[in-house]
Amino acid sequence: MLEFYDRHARDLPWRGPSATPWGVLVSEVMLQQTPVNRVLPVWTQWLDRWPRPADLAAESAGEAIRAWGRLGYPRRALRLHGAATAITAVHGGAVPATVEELLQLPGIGEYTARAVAAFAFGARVPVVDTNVRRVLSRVVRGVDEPRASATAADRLEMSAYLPEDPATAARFSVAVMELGALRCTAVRPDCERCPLLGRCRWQRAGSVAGVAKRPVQTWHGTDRQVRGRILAQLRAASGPVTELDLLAAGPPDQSRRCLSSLLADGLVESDQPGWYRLPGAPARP
DNA sequence: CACCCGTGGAT
DNA sequence: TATCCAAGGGT
Repeated sequence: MLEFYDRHARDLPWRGPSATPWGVLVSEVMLQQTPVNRVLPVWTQWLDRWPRPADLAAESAGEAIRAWGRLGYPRRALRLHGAATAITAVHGGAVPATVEELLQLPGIGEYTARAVAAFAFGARVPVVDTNVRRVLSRVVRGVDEPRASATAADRLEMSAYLPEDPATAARFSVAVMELGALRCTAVRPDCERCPLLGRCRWQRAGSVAGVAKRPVQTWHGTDRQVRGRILAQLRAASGPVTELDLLAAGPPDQSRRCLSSLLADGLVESDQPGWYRLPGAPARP
């Protein structure tokens, strides 16, 4: 795995010695459910504008949401701003190094806490994401049916494979993730060029494709779509937007419901009755 | 555990 | 065109 990583890993800016813990943390949050190629330009601009947590904490949350662009799941931007604020207030501006402390930050869960601890600080902790789950399922269990979400059992299983040296263990973890991203992919895996081909239980079992996953929520007409339209309007506007404009995002009842939920989530604020803006944005002249 | 939360490219 | 999928987290 280490040789595979040395020879085939992608050259990503948040990897390597020049990346700061803050840069690693930002990358991990952006990469939650979002492809690498879409994250790359936003990550670069983000770190250029806010090179330290305190730089982001000094801005309004609305600026973070606007800079988030079209990465999706904009609550991540709000939470990343919250994490920067907590890092500044509680940790003196330095990203904490332990899983326990990282888990206290908003938007940092079981996966991201370990990813930051391992990749930014060289901690010897198991890092289990969707790629690792898929590799474990196929190579170790011999079936194409990864568990729906990472469990403590998955982390315990990965712990058994971690090299003793912490820095090497971290490199092993990112190597498994890279294998899942480049070879052991969900669709059309490239088994012919997989370094684990000779020891893969799934391969020996005939590479039987897993059963269809549970149906995903339909997209057209959902609240997520309408919320996305409302937020897109607010991102594009330099100042407040009228309720009338925002409610054009969908059917009246649904639009009102979505606007309310966005307010409840803290992604939108009401400037004055009938006017809305991203949180903390400059008031309407 | 079930459900919700965006976006856009690939097939 | 419809479906799947991409380094999950919070409630």
